[in-house]
Amino acid sequence: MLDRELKKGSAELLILSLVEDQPRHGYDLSKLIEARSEGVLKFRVASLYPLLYRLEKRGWIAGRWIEKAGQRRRRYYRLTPAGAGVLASQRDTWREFVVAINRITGAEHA
Amino acid sequence: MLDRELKKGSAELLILSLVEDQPRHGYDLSKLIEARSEGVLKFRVASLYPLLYRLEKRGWIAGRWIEKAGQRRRRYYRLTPAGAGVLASQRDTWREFVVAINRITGAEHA
DNA sequence: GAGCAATATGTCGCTATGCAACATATAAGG
DNA sequence: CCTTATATGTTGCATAGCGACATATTGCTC
Repeated sequence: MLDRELKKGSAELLILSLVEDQPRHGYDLSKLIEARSEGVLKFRVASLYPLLYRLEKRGWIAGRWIEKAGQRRRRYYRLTPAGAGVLASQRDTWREFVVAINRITGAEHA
Repeated sequence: MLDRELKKGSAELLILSLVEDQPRHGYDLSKLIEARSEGVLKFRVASLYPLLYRLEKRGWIAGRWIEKAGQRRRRYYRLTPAGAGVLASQRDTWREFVVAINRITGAEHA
Protein backbone atom coordinates (compact mmCIF):
# COMPACT_ATOMS: atom_id res chain seq x y z
CA MET A 1 0.00 0.00 0.00
CA LEU A 2 1.13 3.53 -0.76
CA ASP A 3 1.82 6.36 1.59
CA ARG A 4 -1.38 7.31 3.29
CA GLU A 5 -0.72 10.93 2.52
CA LEU A 6 -0.42 10.56 -1.22
CA LYS A 7 -3.94 9.24 -1.36
CA LYS A 8 -5.58 12.13 0.40
CA GLY A 9 -5.43 14.56 -2.44
CA SER A 10 -6.43 12.01 -5.03
CA ALA A 11 -9.47 10.53 -3.30
CA GLU A 12 -11.96 13.08 -4.56
CA LEU A 13 -10.62 12.90 -8.09
CA LEU A 14 -10.98 9.12 -8.07
CA ILE A 15 -14.58 9.14 -6.87
CA LEU A 16 -15.69 11.92 -9.20
CA SER A 17 -14.06 10.15 -12.16
CA LEU A 18 -15.75 6.86 -11.39
CA VAL A 19 -19.27 8.26 -11.09
CA GLU A 20 -18.84 10.33 -14.22
CA ASP A 21 -20.22 7.76 -16.66
CA GLN A 22 -22.71 5.94 -14.45
CA PRO A 23 -24.09 6.07 -10.91
CA ARG A 24 -22.26 3.80 -8.50
CA HIS A 25 -22.63 2.81 -4.87
CA GLY A 26 -19.96 2.87 -2.16
CA TYR A 27 -19.02 -0.76 -2.07
CA ASP A 28 -18.79 -0.83 -5.84
CA LEU A 29 -16.45 2.18 -5.81
CA SER A 30 -14.26 0.55 -3.21
CA LYS A 31 -13.91 -2.63 -5.28
CA LEU A 32 -13.41 -0.74 -8.53
CA ILE A 33 -10.55 1.35 -7.16
CA GLU A 34 -8.76 -1.67 -5.80
CA ALA A 35 -9.24 -3.71 -8.97
CA ARG A 36 -8.36 -1.03 -11.52
CA SER A 37 -5.25 0.01 -9.65
CA GLU A 38 -4.27 -3.65 -9.26
CA GLY A 39 -4.14 -3.31 -5.50
CA VAL A 40 -1.99 -0.19 -5.46
CA LEU A 41 -4.88 1.94 -4.22
CA LYS A 42 -7.33 0.77 -1.59
CA PHE A 43 -9.80 2.82 0.42
CA ARG A 44 -11.24 1.58 3.70
CA VAL A 45 -14.88 2.09 4.53
CA ALA A 46 -13.98 4.53 7.28
CA SER A 47 -12.45 6.75 4.59
CA LEU A 48 -14.80 6.08 1.73
CA TYR A 49 -18.23 6.61 3.26
CA PRO A 50 -17.38 9.89 5.03
CA LEU A 51 -15.81 11.06 1.78
CA LEU A 52 -19.02 10.32 -0.11
CA TYR A 53 -21.01 12.28 2.48
CA ARG A 54 -18.65 15.22 2.12
CA LEU A 55 -18.89 15.21 -1.65
CA GLU A 56 -22.67 15.01 -1.46
CA LYS A 57 -22.85 17.80 1.08
CA ARG A 58 -20.83 20.00 -1.26
CA GLY A 59 -23.27 19.21 -4.06
CA TRP A 60 -20.71 17.50 -6.29
CA ILE A 61 -22.47 14.12 -6.25
CA ALA A 62 -26.08 13.18 -5.50
CA GLY A 63 -27.06 9.95 -3.73
CA ARG A 64 -30.23 7.90 -4.05
CA TRP A 65 -31.29 4.75 -2.23
CA ILE A 66 -32.11 1.83 -4.49
CA GLU A 67 -33.87 -1.23 -3.08
CA LYS A 68 -34.26 -4.38 -5.10
CA ALA A 69 -35.57 -7.80 -4.14
CA GLY A 70 -32.80 -10.27 -3.40
CA GLN A 71 -30.34 -7.44 -2.70
CA ARG A 72 -29.19 -5.25 0.17
CA ARG A 73 -30.22 -1.64 -0.15
CA ARG A 74 -27.61 0.42 -1.92
CA ARG A 75 -26.96 4.12 -2.18
CA TYR A 76 -26.09 5.12 -5.73
CA TYR A 77 -24.23 8.35 -6.37
CA ARG A 78 -24.23 10.27 -9.62
CA LEU A 79 -22.17 13.26 -10.70
CA THR A 80 -23.94 16.62 -10.53
CA PRO A 81 -23.26 19.47 -12.98
CA ALA A 82 -21.35 21.25 -10.23
CA GLY A 83 -19.38 18.05 -9.66
CA ALA A 84 -18.51 17.87 -13.35
CA GLY A 85 -16.96 21.31 -13.14
CA VAL A 86 -14.94 20.34 -10.10
CA LEU A 87 -13.84 17.13 -11.80
CA ALA A 88 -12.52 19.02 -14.81
CA SER A 89 -10.65 21.38 -12.55
CA GLN A 90 -9.21 18.58 -10.44
CA ARG A 91 -8.03 16.75 -13.55
CA ASP A 92 -6.08 19.88 -14.53
CA THR A 93 -4.68 20.19 -11.02
CA TRP A 94 -3.59 16.57 -11.08
CA ARG A 95 -1.79 16.99 -14.41
CA GLU A 96 -0.03 20.14 -13.21
CA PHE A 97 0.95 18.42 -10.02
CA VAL A 98 2.48 15.41 -11.78
CA VAL A 99 4.44 17.65 -14.13
CA ALA A 100 5.74 19.72 -11.20
CA ILE A 101 6.82 16.72 -9.14
CA ASN A 102 8.46 15.03 -12.09
CA ARG A 103 10.35 18.18 -12.97
CA ILE A 104 11.78 18.45 -9.46
CA THR A 105 12.44 14.81 -8.71
CA GLY A 106 13.85 14.05 -12.10
CA ALA A 107 11.40 11.32 -12.99
CA GLU A 108 10.39 12.41 -16.45
CA HIS A 109 7.68 9.86 -17.24
CA ALA A 110 5.09 8.01 -15.21
CA MET B 1 -1.90 26.55 -5.13
CA LEU B 2 -2.77 22.86 -5.20
CA ASP B 3 -4.79 20.80 -2.80
CA ARG B 4 -3.03 20.74 0.50
CA GLU B 5 -3.53 17.01 0.68
CA LEU B 6 -1.83 16.16 -2.58
CA LYS B 7 1.36 17.68 -1.30
CA LYS B 8 1.59 15.67 1.86
CA GLY B 9 2.69 12.45 0.26
CA SER B 10 5.11 14.15 -2.09
CA ALA B 11 6.93 16.43 0.34
CA GLU B 12 9.49 13.87 1.46
CA LEU B 13 10.20 12.79 -2.10
CA LEU B 14 10.83 16.40 -3.10
CA ILE B 15 13.28 17.10 -0.28
CA LEU B 16 15.17 13.85 -0.66
CA SER B 17 15.46 14.41 -4.41
CA LEU B 18 16.81 17.93 -3.99
CA VAL B 19 19.51 17.04 -1.48
CA GLU B 20 20.58 14.04 -3.53
CA ASP B 21 23.25 15.82 -5.57
CA GLN B 22 24.38 18.48 -3.11
CA PRO B 23 23.72 19.63 0.45
CA ARG B 24 21.11 22.37 0.68
CA HIS B 25 19.63 24.52 3.43
CA GLY B 26 15.95 25.05 4.23
CA TYR B 27 15.43 28.43 2.65
CA ASP B 28 17.18 27.24 -0.49
CA LEU B 29 14.92 24.18 -0.70
CA SER B 30 11.86 26.35 -0.30
CA LYS B 31 12.91 28.65 -3.15
CA LEU B 32 14.01 25.78 -5.38
CA ILE B 33 10.69 23.97 -5.10
CA GLU B 34 8.73 27.08 -5.91
CA ALA B 35 10.96 28.04 -8.83
CA ARG B 36 11.30 24.61 -10.45
CA SER B 37 7.58 23.93 -10.23
CA GLU B 38 6.88 27.41 -11.59
CA GLY B 39 4.78 28.28 -8.58
CA VAL B 40 2.66 25.13 -8.66
CA LEU B 41 4.31 23.81 -5.51
CA LYS B 42 5.11 25.96 -2.53
CA PHE B 43 5.96 24.92 1.01
CA ARG B 44 5.58 27.27 3.94
CA VAL B 45 8.21 27.43 6.61
CA ALA B 46 5.81 25.94 9.13
CA SER B 47 5.71 22.82 6.94
CA LEU B 48 9.25 22.78 5.67
CA TYR B 49 11.33 23.11 8.83
CA PRO B 50 9.41 20.51 10.83
CA LEU B 51 9.65 18.20 7.81
CA LEU B 52 13.44 18.60 7.73
CA TYR B 53 13.60 17.78 11.46
CA ARG B 54 11.52 14.65 10.90
CA LEU B 55 13.69 13.47 8.04
CA GLU B 56 16.83 14.09 10.06
CA LYS B 57 15.41 12.28 13.09
CA ARG B 58 14.72 9.26 10.88
CA GLY B 59 18.30 9.34 9.65
CA TRP B 60 17.46 10.01 6.02
CA ILE B 61 19.21 13.36 5.90
CA ALA B 62 21.97 14.86 8.06
CA GLY B 63 22.17 18.54 8.93
CA ARG B 64 25.20 20.70 9.65
CA TRP B 65 25.44 24.36 10.65
CA ILE B 66 27.57 26.47 8.35
CA GLU B 67 28.59 29.97 9.37
CA LYS B 68 30.25 32.34 6.95
CA ALA B 69 31.21 35.98 7.27
CA GLY B 70 28.66 38.26 5.65
CA GLN B 71 25.94 35.62 5.85
CA ARG B 72 23.26 34.39 8.24
CA ARG B 73 23.99 30.96 9.68
CA ARG B 74 22.51 28.19 7.60
CA ARG B 75 21.79 24.54 8.24
CA TYR B 76 22.81 22.38 5.29
CA TYR B 77 21.28 18.95 4.86
CA ARG B 78 22.80 16.11 2.88
CA LEU B 79 21.33 12.73 1.93
CA THR B 80 22.46 9.79 4.05
CA PRO B 81 22.90 6.25 2.65
CA ALA B 82 19.68 5.26 4.43
CA GLY B 83 17.99 8.27 2.84
CA ALA B 84 19.19 7.18 -0.58
CA GLY B 85 17.45 3.86 -0.13
CA VAL B 86 14.24 5.56 0.93
CA LEU B 87 14.47 7.93 -2.02
CA ALA B 88 14.74 5.05 -4.48
CA SER B 89 11.76 3.37 -2.89
CA GLN B 90 9.69 6.56 -2.87
CA ARG B 91 10.44 7.16 -6.53
CA ASP B 92 9.02 3.71 -7.30
CA THR B 93 5.99 4.42 -5.14
CA TRP B 94 5.40 7.69 -6.92
CA ARG B 95 5.57 6.05 -10.35
CA GLU B 96 3.16 3.31 -9.29
CA PHE B 97 0.83 5.88 -7.82
CA VAL B 98 0.70 8.00 -10.98
CA VAL B 99 0.03 4.93 -13.13
CA ALA B 100 -2.77 3.82 -10.80
CA ILE B 101 -4.48 7.22 -10.68
CA ASN B 102 -4.21 7.71 -14.41
CA ARG B 103 -5.66 4.28 -15.08
CA ILE B 104 -8.70 5.04 -12.94
CA THR B 105 -9.33 8.65 -13.85
CA GLY B 106 -8.70 8.13 -17.54
CA ALA B 107 -5.90 10.65 -17.83
CA GLU B 108 -3.37 8.61 -19.73
CA HIS B 109 -0.43 10.99 -19.79
CA ALA B 110 0.89 13.62 -17.43
C1' DG C 1 20.84 56.28 10.50
C1' DA C 2 16.02 55.15 9.53
C1' DG C 3 13.28 52.19 6.90
C1' DC C 4 12.46 48.20 4.21
C1' DA C 5 13.03 43.95 1.49
C1' DA C 6 15.31 39.67 1.18
C1' DT C 7 17.47 36.12 3.57
C1' DA C 8 17.29 32.50 7.22
C1' DT C 9 15.40 29.91 10.98
C1' DG C 10 11.88 28.80 14.29
C1' DT C 11 6.98 27.79 17.04
C1' DC C 12 1.78 27.42 18.31
C1' DG C 13 -2.62 26.07 17.34
C1' DC C 14 -5.91 24.78 13.84
C1' DT C 15 -7.71 21.81 10.48
C1' DA C 16 -8.42 18.06 7.41
C1' DT C 17 -8.67 13.27 6.41
C1' DG C 18 -7.28 8.17 6.05
C1' DC C 19 -7.68 4.29 9.00
C1' DA C 20 -8.07 0.54 12.73
C1' DA C 21 -11.53 -1.27 15.20
C1' DC C 22 -15.97 -2.00 15.91
C1' DA C 23 -20.91 -2.54 14.59
C1' DT C 24 -25.19 -4.03 11.92
C1' DA C 25 -27.64 -6.57 8.36
C1' DT C 26 -28.77 -9.51 4.09
C1' DA C 27 -27.88 -13.22 0.64
C1' DA C 28 -25.72 -17.40 -1.06
C1' DG C 29 -23.46 -21.81 -0.48
C1' DG C 30 -21.92 -25.71 2.00
C1' DC D 1 -25.77 -23.24 11.33
C1' DC D 2 -21.74 -21.22 9.75
C1' DT D 3 -18.86 -18.78 6.65
C1' DT D 4 -18.04 -15.59 3.00
C1' DA D 5 -19.28 -11.80 0.23
C1' DT D 6 -22.02 -7.90 0.00
C1' DA D 7 -23.38 -3.31 1.87
C1' DT D 8 -23.48 0.53 5.03
C1' DG D 9 -22.18 2.95 9.17
C1' DT D 10 -19.43 5.33 13.65
C1' DT D 11 -15.69 6.60 17.16
C1' DG D 12 -11.33 8.06 18.13
C1' DC D 13 -6.49 8.39 16.79
C1' DA D 14 -2.48 9.95 14.15
C1' DT D 15 -0.40 12.80 10.70
C1' DA D 16 1.16 16.88 8.49
C1' DG D 17 0.48 21.45 5.86
C1' DC D 18 -0.38 26.14 7.04
C1' DG D 19 -1.68 30.98 8.92
C1' DA D 20 0.09 33.85 12.09
C1' DC D 21 3.58 35.14 14.76
C1' DA D 22 8.51 35.71 16.22
C1' DT D 23 13.67 36.65 15.86
C1' DA D 24 17.91 38.07 13.56
C1' DT D 25 21.25 39.58 9.82
C1' DT D 26 22.54 41.69 5.38
C1' DG D 27 22.19 45.12 1.95
C1' DC D 28 19.93 48.77 -0.42
C1' DT D 29 17.67 53.32 -0.68
C1' DC D 30 16.67 57.80 1.01
